[in-house]
Amino acid sequence: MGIRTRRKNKQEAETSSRRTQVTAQDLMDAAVRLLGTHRSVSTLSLREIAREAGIAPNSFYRHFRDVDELTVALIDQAGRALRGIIREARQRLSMERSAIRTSVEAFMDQLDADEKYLQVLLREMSTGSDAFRQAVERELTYFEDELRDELERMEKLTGHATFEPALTAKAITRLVVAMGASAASQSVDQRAELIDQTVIMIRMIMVGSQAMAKKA
Amino acid sequence: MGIRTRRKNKQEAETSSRRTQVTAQDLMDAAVRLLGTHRSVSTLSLREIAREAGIAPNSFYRHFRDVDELTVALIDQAGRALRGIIREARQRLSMERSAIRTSVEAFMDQLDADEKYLQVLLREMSTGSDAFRQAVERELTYFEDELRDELERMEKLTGHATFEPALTAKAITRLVVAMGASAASQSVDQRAELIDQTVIMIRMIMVGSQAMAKKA
DNA sequence: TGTACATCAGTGAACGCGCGTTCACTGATGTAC
DNA sequence: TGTACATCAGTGAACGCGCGTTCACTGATGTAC
Repeated sequence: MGIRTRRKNKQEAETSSRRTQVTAQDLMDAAVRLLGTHRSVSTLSLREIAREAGIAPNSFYRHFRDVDELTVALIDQAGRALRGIIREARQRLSMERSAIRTSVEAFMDQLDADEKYLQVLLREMSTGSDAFRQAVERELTYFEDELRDELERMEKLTGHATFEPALTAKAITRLVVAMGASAASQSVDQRAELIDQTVIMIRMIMVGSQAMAKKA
Repeated sequence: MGIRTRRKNKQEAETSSRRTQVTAQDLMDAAVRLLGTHRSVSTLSLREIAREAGIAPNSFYRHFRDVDELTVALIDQAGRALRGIIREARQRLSMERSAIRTSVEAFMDQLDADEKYLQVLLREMSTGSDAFRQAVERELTYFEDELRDELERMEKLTGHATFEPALTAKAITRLVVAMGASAASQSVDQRAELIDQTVIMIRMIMVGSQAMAKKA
């Protein structure tokens, strides 16, 4: 009992210090582990998270006021991951062809990343509290803005005009997110097909957008 | 106490019989009322639903084995509503122009219907149990199949070929659902703009699909 | 028409459980002298 | 270099609460005779 058995639920000792030092990040990781593929944060109990992290329930309060505060931190990380995808996509964009496929693959890869924050974001989008959903909406808007900038840049480079770039960016973003949510519960094989489908869908949107720009 | 006060939580007496007769449907309605715009079914307690319906907790078992069974029934109703939208859209389709707008409006109107089953479906899509998500996926597939049939019918009528009708139907369905989920939490004004956006997005997909059919 | 009876949607009390939160505490680490 | 002390991430025990579920029950309705 006591300090010795506290590590029971943890896979490894992570610091060389004598005391168990559980960080806020450790608690967030524990929460994500518990969420798995389809629970939403509101179904997690404080005691459950503490148990998974290997600390006593009341120790949770050293790091967060309550589970809601932890959730906000999770969404924040998800947004950062999302923006990382765009940034990475841009770099690859200038180097090779098939920017669409590369970007979609980057997005889907994030679903399997060690920290599954993207999945958290996808779920809180529909069931979170008002505050959570506003946070998610904000992150998606960032994503859309960056994509719109990218579309406008391409427009100048290639000469292909885009019809309503902001709307085109929004359509693509929402579609990718929807397909990502659907991919989250699938095997790698099924996901490969889903990526192919998503790439074609995006192409439809872009071709359509360019065709409508010519007519208008 | 007893039979007299049991109606406390119910807005109205609904049968002329002397006994309070709460139906399975009454329980489902109570659950939907409690869900509001953004709770998911898994956060509802049996006692909470019974309370809202105006019966004792144990009376719940007369109608459903547990809350999961009630949820399946809810998703079933949502699917029926979804298919109703398609059917209605088809009828209007033969009579007037702007089939896309009419269909999108019909879909969005369902969000506000007295029985908000569509909202339930949108939420269980991302956070429900495996069984729930399979049920939702099945309903969406029905929707996509009907839409694909419709696209193929239009193809013959108008002579405009569609590139990969099944994929086009899927893209449109997923996009509409995503926009609908986003619309669920918005005011009527905001929703009007969202409908406009959705209509243009669908047009992009269809124009793109037709353009790609010509090239292929 | 009356009486006896089966049905079955409802009842309240009770159970054990996991929950969030509060309390006074402990004891290793780092710092001041 | 040693000693005293503040800090603060951790502790276990306890609380009241709402939960799902089980129990033996009640009493209006509809039916058989």
